[in-house]
Amino acid sequence: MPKIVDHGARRAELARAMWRVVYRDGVGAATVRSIAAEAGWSPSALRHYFATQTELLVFAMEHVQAEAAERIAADDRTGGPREVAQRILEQLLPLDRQRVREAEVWLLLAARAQTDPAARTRMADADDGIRRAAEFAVALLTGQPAADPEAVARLHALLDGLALHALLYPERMPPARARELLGAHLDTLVAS
Amino acid sequence: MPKIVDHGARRAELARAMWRVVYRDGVGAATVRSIAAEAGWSPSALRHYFATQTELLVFAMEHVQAEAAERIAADDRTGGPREVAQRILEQLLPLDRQRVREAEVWLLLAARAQTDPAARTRMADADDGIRRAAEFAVALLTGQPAADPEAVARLHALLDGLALHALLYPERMPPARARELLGAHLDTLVAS
DNA sequence: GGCCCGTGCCCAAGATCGTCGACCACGGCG
DNA sequence: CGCCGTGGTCGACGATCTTGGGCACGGGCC
Repeated sequence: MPKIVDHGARRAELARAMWRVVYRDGVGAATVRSIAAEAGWSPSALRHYFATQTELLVFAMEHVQAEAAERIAADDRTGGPREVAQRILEQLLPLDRQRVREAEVWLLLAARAQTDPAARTRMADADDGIRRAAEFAVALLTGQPAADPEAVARLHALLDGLALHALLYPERMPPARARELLGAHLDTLVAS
Repeated sequence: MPKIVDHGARRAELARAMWRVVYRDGVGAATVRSIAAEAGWSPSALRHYFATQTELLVFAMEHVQAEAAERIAADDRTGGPREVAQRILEQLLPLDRQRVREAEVWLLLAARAQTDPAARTRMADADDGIRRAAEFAVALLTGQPAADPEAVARLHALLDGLALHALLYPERMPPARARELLGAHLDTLVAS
């Protein structure tokens, strides 16, 4: 077996090239050809590591999700439950330019999930991660070991709704307003 | 000026053809060619009435938004504020197959709004309609003439989040659960 | 009644995209 | 040293939206 290439490393390299394109030119420029050019390969070379474009998008999203999970895990949990919960959940909102770009890819995958099973399963997995964060926050705020499923689901829907609004209508939902609304909702949880 | 054609009527006819395709085959089948075939025209004929595909999608979405507004206006407002608010807001959720299909188009336009200005302005207008409904519900439930903007924005985000979850994860967020979660949120509004 | 010309419509082509098949090069293994 | 599988490129295919050129029809004007 000649020309042994570390597929994992090559896939990560291609994912990095994709994010460079997305950060620079937006999600609309994330074509197979442009990403291949960014990475210095021919478009066909990508097929050795990602059979389809959706696979590349999915892999790249897994990477940023892992980063978000790492940011959350790295939180030092200082301050009251209210502050900790807010800091953690804010990691899941597109509050800066980079995370806006990432949310754009998230929205693209959401639209693609209508027809593409690979995108669908990936979205479901990301959904799990957000739900777990919401569970953690609800349990933390209410002081209960088992979070109320209804409160979790409502917080989860609010989070995705805020993310969607911040993405689609940034002038109506600037980062400060998204933070403020999230905080208001958390206040209702701690009060109950 | 020969061959006088009612452009408004022709546009409505094409929009109906698009919805037939979407209802039958899903949003993925809503190509210019398939819609033209459904309407019995050549793809080029569509350009006389819609310059781009996005224009057709936008026009078709305007139609279903007007229908939703009509359903809301036609509500007889019987029952307590809690029941009225729930009935009205449920009109904005994809709780049956037809509205799921419509929400699929909504999601497609949302993704397209990232790069297409026409889709962007259309989404902003639809956003206004939902916000007004949320305002109405909050004012009705709290008994205040002026709805608390923060409560409105939170309800608005929750609504779009529920719609997104019902669309992407129908097994996790079936219609009954979406109704239930909406109701739980409305309860918190009436209590305050 | 007959001729213009503008509207409506189609055909074909252009541009871009994702995907695929055929082909070449290299290099580890027998 | 030769085989063959892996890595890589090129070109093409099919689908898509969009566009330009051209044809036909028919209402308005003389």
